[in-house]
Amino acid sequence: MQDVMDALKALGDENRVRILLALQDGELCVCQIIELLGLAASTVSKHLSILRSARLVESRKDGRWMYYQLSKKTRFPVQAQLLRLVSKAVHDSSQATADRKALAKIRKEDLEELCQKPAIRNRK
Amino acid sequence: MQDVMDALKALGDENRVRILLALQDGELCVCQIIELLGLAASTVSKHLSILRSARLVESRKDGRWMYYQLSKKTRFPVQAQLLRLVSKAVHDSSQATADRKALAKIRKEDLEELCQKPAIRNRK
DNA sequence: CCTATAGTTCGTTAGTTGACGAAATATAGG
DNA sequence: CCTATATTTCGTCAACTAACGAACTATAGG
Repeated sequence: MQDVMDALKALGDENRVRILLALQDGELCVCQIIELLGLAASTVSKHLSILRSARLVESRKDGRWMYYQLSKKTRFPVQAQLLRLVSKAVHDSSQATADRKALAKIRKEDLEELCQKPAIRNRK
Repeated sequence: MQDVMDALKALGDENRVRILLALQDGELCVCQIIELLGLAASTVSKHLSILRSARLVESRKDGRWMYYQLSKKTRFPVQAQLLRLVSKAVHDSSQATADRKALAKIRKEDLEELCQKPAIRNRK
């Protein structure tokens, strides 16, 4: 039961759900997620660690960057099914729609440039 | 998105999930739920109100007693699907198994007697 | 009416959570 | 090595949550 509860608790935060939705189109670097959510790096990192503990995402390191992706359906079927259901249910919400649009733009940007760009809240 | 988040937040508490699982076999009176969880009446009442706000349960009053049941699938399909998935995933857990056993006993007891029986924690 | 009972609401408290910035860690590239 | 950068860890704070008991509301049944 605990594994399911961990997943449910992880899904109980809107920012974490937004991260998961964003990852549905493929892996993202942490700085891309920071840009999407407009939160402090430390906050985003914490969310990602919660998602990883809940086995909803996996990560890989590549040089300076850390990439996160949804965990493999076959290894964690319950978590994957939960996400699929949630994803369907919120697909047409204004938040999900806006995020998809913002994300398309972010994915096109150069990673070097994007990472150096301070997140919205930190801009002066 | 808010309706889905409300349901996910409601599902993020183990006692609330236990209530929902218990209701899968049919409606229950509040005092039966109190007996199952062994929590204070006010705590259980609060959990039920959260589940109702999240549209996971519905209630009806009958005399002195208040009955709760799962909300109709047809009216709240997302909530129902979430619950079905969670239910399947935790079905064989020790907690779910123990609760089924305890509930079978509770359902057999006389409501008049059961309601007057103080919950475990309040017994002296 | 009056009392007992079922359930909800309220106020309080301890523990958790999400946010931040600062400090620590790790890597790339001079 | 040294520096810049990407991410995580740590410490802190305000807000939220789950728990409780006490007070309140509503109903059943004398």
